[in-house]
Amino acid sequence: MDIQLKRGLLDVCVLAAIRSEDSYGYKIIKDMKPYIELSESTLYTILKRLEAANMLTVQTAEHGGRLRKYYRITRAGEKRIEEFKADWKEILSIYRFVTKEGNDND
Amino acid sequence: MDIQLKRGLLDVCVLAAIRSEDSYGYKIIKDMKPYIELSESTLYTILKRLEAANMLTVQTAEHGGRLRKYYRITRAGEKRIEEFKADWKEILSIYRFVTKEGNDND
DNA sequence: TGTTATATATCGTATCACGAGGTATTGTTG
DNA sequence: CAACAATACCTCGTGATACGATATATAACA
Repeated sequence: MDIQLKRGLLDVCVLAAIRSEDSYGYKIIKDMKPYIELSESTLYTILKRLEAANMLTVQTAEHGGRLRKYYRITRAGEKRIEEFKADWKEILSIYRFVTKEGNDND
Repeated sequence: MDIQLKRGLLDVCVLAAIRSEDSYGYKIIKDMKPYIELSESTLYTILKRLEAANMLTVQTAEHGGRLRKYYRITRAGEKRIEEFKADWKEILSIYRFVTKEGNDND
């Protein structure tokens, strides 16, 4: 997928990945993989950004001797998803504009 | 609309705006306005980029004493639109991922 | 004269995905 | 044990890019 297109989808995808259940970095990447791929450096950058924007909270937990940082979505994060849904109407309008067989003079 | 989301749509929107008929900067902005808004500085940056990528060609013409640069889409530009259509399938998949498991109606 | 519309262009800034690289532990295999 | 993969986190530099601010110039109009 076009990298610029990804930019507008990644944040909201990460939020969706932790929406139903708290999750951690490594797992988020795996869960998102069928839909959209991203590198670790990208994901951790996004998580930091979303935390700074209060769209998720984090708590560290130990699991099998390894450290895990569990992320939980906040109300602001859920609102971000709602905003994406609102944007979706515009995206559909743009899609129709781009895909319509332009011939008539409008 | 979210600015990051715009990033992935603007290029292809500009191409769509000149697809059916050659057009120029000022008119492109107006034609796109119902679907997506962009500033002049953004548009001219995009036109330069698309020209450098051979997705459009340009020819200058005078109109009522004022200079106009008419842009015409190339085969590469049309291919770019086709690539967007291909990306669309992934976008839909992501949309479903983001909006699913919301038991609440909306 | 002054203002708005038309029409193009450049520059600096902020944002952001990603590759490259780093740290550390657990599990597995020869 | 040694070697390596998998798990799990993090930082830094770079390139891409939307946009506000700014500049230039003509036409239309009050």
